[in-house]
Amino acid sequence: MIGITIRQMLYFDALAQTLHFGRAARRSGVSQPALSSQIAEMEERLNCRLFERGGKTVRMTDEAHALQPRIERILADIRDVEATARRGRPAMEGRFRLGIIPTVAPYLLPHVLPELKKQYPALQLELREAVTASLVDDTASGRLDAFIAALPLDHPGLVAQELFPDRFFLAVPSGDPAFASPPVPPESPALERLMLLEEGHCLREQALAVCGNVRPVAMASYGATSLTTLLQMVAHGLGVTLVPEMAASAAGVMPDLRIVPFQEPMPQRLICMAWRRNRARQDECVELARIIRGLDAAVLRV
Amino acid sequence: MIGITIRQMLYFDALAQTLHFGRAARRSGVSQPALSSQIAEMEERLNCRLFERGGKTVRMTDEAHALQPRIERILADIRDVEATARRGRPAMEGRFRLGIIPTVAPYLLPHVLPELKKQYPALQLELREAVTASLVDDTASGRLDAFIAALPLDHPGLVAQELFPDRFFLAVPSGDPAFASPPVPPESPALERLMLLEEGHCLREQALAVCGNVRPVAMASYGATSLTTLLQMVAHGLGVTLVPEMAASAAGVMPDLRIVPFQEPMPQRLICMAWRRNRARQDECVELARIIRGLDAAVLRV
DNA sequence: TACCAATCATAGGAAAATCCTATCGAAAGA
DNA sequence: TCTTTCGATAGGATTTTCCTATGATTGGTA
Repeated sequence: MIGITIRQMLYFDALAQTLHFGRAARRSGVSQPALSSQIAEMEERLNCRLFERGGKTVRMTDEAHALQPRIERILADIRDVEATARRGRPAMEGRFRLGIIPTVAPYLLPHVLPELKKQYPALQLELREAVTASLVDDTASGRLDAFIAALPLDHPGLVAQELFPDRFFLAVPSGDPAFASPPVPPESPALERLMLLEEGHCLREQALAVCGNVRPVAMASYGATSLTTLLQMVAHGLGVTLVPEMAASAAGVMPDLRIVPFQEPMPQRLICMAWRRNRARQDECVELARIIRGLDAAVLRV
Repeated sequence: MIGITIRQMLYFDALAQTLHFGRAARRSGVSQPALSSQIAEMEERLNCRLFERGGKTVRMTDEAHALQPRIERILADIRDVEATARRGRPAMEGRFRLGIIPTVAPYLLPHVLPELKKQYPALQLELREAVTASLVDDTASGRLDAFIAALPLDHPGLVAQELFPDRFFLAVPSGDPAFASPPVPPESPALERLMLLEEGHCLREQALAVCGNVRPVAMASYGATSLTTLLQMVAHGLGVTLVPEMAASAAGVMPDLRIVPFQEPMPQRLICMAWRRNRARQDECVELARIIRGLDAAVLRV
C-alpha cells in the first residue's frame, strides 16, 4: 500500500539538508552505503530520481525540491504524534465518566467531589445517575469508565472493588406507635406498610430481601421515583420505607420522620465501584476507589 | 529519532476501523500474530495502551481515539507524496530552463519555439541569452537545465549533443570591389577590415580561427555587442564580418549588404546542445535536441 | 457444569530488510 | 599523472518482520 518508509524519509531529509551522502549518513547515525542504498531504494519506489550525483556535488532534482517540505512536515507530524502519546496522560487527568445509582449519588457525591477536586484538580469527572442494570451495560460497552453501585454485580468482564458497607434503617412517621420501641425485628407486621422505589432500583430488591415476608405497597401508583420523594411520603404517614445509612443521616432532620434501626444483625448492602476488567488504566479506577474508601467513615454514618 | 513505523500506523488504522485483530490482519494482508505484535510494539514505543483487549471485543482507548485522525492524516499525506512523485512528470512538462548564445538565439528560436509549443504545450520554456562561458557555468551549477552553443565545449561534467553545422559566410558592403568575385579565400587581404563582436562571444574566436592571419578591428571601441549591430555597421561600409549561415538568411535582405561565401571547404561551426552529465532526466534534453535536429534544414540555410 | 467456539497472546524458526566493512570506480584538483 | 574525495557495489552479519502452531481466556451453550 505504502512503498516508502520513515527511514527513507529521514535519510532523504538529511541528504536534502547536507547534499552530501557521507555527512547525511553520519548525521543519521548510519554508514554511507546504508544511506546510499536507502535513497536508491526510495528513488526506485517513487520511480523518480531525487538526487543528481556529480563527482563532487549532489544536487536535488525539481521533484525532490517539491517533495522536501512535504516530507519534512510528515516527519514533524509523526514526531508530534509520538510526543503526544508518549507524554502519557499522568493518571487522574482528563475526562472520567462515572456512573452512580440514584440511592447513593446524592449522599455520597457531596463528600467525594470536594475531595477529588482537591487532590486531582485536572480530573474532569462526568457523572451519570442511573440504575444498576443501565450502569453495568454502559460500562461494559465503554460509555462509562466506571460506576458505583451495590453488590452483587454479576456481569462477566467487569471487576468490582468493595467500597464500604451501607446499613439499612427504617424510616417511619414520627408518631407511629407501631415503632415505639426499636430496634425493629425484620418480621414486624408493621412492615406491611413498606413502600418501595419503582422497578429497577436495587434498593427495592434489597428491601424485599430484608423483609422477606411482606407484601409491599406498589409504588408505581404513587409515582415515587426517588428516595427523597419516598421519605416525604413517609413523613405524610403513607407508610414506611427502608433507607440506607447514608440517606438516613440526611433524612433524620426531616420533620414528622423518624429513623429507627433494625434488630442486630443489622441488614446492609455493600457499595462497590466497578469497571471493565480489560480497562486500559485500571490504576485510575483503583485510585478513585481508594479515595472514596478513605473518606472519613463518620460522614457516611448516622 | 522516530520510534513507530509506517507499518505500525497502517495496522493501527486497520485495527481502529475493524476493532478485530483477525479481520484487521486479513485486511492488511498479514497474519493475526504479525498484526498483534506490531500493535504491541507500537504501544510499547508510545508507552501508551491503545486498545483494550476483551474476550470478545476490542475497544480503543481515549488515547487511541485521539491519535486515530492524526495517524490517518499522516498516512494520507504519505500516500499523496508517493502518488505525486510516482506519477512522474511525463517528460517534456513543466519548467525547462534553456540557455542560448546570442549569435544563435534570434535565428534559431523563431523556428524552434512554435514547433515546441505544438508538440509539447505543457512545456514551460524559460530562455536565457548569454555567452558560452556563462551558460556552461550556469548549467554546471544547476541554474540552467541545458543550453545551446557552439562546439567545442570543454567542461567536465557536461555532455554535449551535436545539433547541426553552421557554415560561415562573409557579410560585406554591397558594392565593395574587393569581393567582386566570390568565393573568398580565407587568406584574402580584404579580410583585414574584419570586425568582431566583443570578447566572450565564441563567434569572435571562431572568426579569428577562420581568418588566422588578419589583425581585426577591435570592436570594443565601436560598442558592437550584437550581430545585428555588426551587420548594420558592415552595411555602412565600416568593414566586413563573419556571419553564421542562420543569420545570413536574415542578413541577406538588408540593403547595402552582401553575403558572400568562402572557398571550399567552407568554414563552419558545430552547434550543439549540452547539459549536466548527471542530470536526472536526460531524456528531456535528448528529446529537445531531437526536435531541433528535426527542423527542416531549409529554415537554417541560406 | 462442562464443553465449545471465538479471539488474542506467545513461541520458535524462517524470511526479509537493513546495516556494516571493505573495496571499487569516477571525478576533480594538484 | 597522481592523489584525494566521494558515491556505488559486494558480501556477509544483524535486526526486523512474518508465519505456523499452540496456548490461554472469555462468553455462550448443551
